[in-house]
Amino acid sequence: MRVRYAPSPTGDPHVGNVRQAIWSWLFARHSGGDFLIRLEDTDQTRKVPGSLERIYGSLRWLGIDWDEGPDIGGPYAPYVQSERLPRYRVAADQLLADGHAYLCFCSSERLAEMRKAQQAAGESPGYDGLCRTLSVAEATTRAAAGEAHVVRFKMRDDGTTTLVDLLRGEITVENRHFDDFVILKSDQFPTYHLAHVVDDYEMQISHVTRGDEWLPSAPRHARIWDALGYARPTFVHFPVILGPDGGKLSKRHGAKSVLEYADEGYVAGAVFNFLAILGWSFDDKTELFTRARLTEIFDLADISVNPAAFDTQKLEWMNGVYLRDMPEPELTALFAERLDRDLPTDVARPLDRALIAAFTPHIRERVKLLSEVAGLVDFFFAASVVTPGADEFLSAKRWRDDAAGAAGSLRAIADTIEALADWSTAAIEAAMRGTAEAIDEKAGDVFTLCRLAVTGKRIAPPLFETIEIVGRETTVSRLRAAASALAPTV
RNA sequence: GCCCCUAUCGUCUAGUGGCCCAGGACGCCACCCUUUCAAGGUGGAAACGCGGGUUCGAUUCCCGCUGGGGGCACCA
Repeated sequence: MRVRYAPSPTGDPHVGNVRQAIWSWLFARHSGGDFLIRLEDTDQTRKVPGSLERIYGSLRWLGIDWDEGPDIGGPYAPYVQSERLPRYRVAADQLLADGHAYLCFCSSERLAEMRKAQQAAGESPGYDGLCRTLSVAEATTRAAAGEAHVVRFKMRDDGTTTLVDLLRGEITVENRHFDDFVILKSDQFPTYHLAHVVDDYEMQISHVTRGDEWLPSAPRHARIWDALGYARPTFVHFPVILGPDGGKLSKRHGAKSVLEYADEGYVAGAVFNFLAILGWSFDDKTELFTRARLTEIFDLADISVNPAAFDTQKLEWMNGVYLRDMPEPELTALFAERLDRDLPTDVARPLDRALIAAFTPHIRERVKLLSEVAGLVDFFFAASVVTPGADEFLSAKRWRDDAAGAAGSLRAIADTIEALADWSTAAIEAAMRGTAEAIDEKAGDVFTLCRLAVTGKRIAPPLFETIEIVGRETTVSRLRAAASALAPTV
């Protein structure tokens, strides 16, 4: 088995594209076959600088490796189409010599007018075959004289073309629905149609995997393989991915590149897992798989052919699962790296690694995205928290009309904490509960005030653990500061 | 307009003629746990697009319609 991922350098690969790479890679690795990268850059006008590096980066991030490619070469080098021009020329000449193709001198102006007329008449657009009637002698003469021309493949006739797609079975179409399409452009570059056939053949690709959008033109490719005398490969057309709304995947709705997902705090394992099972399933219940496991069980035949909508919520859930299941040291490292990036600059660097390790177990199941971490734990780092306004403290029913009572409770807890002998989560909890009882308040009501005072947040990691990590001194001062803000006089 | 692909809960899917008054997951709702929020546990609502066939019997096979997606470039 030899499979290739053949991106065009037109920007960052989006998720649909990447899923194709994942499936192709999984298929190759499953069968012990080769996986290679080939750059399809025959359109000189659409090149985007840096694309190739971004493509490599996306693949590497996901843990996809390749056996041959532009960067590492291989037995069929070069792996960049713009460096393989002579090969396409040879193939085109062979097609010309065998009568499967002809030179076309029609100008783009004539082509445009023709199309316009066809559409006005309600006909389907397509080349009318004018130059097909030219004698070989005349065509050769005009070309030799330097007249601009393209090479067209003789596709249109009375017959039918049948091909087999691995996922859909046999597909037969009538050739009259096709026109004679261009295989070699006037700039001497091949079109995709010719280039990929020549390359996939020469590179011994066994399974031509690609997006669904190629299905309608697959008959063209089948005809070229035949005309060139090549044995056809197995065609596999992958479904597209739809946006969350079921419409086309667009930049608006998360048609993001995987690199952007990395940026937002998704981990590679989750993204790989999610994309692998989007439109593919192993059985009726399993959804969480490691890369290794997927490699073992992946089968192209289990892909469902209808387009799947990208479910961001499920991806988030899965990312949370990956984060929770990760070994703690690894998670701590991830948090540290992320916090270094996200925490405000006034927090001194390097960040206290021991501190991060201390709170990691308490926030790991509260985080779905790495990008959420900073907002959850910033108070551990700040010298003083931004104390919420009084209305924040008094929003609970118990304290609504009792700022003095709230301040008093805070002071009582501060006194308790200050005098606490044993500094442990259990001791802190016991003492705080005892204090609440002693001042005849409900524990929950008091804890809410403390949470606000110590973390500055309504939603935070568990209180007692948090206090233990924040430390006695800081806790007490934050408690007293909040109390003073609520009721200046004792 | 023409051509191709496709059709199970809101979403991703299992299902390959009877096991299905359709199973799992995300999401949603309720309850439990609980110092907040999560996580976790339990339970619940939620689907075979429509019409014809074929068959003793169709979610499963065939046809049509409708819906969805894609394609009709000297782009890939």
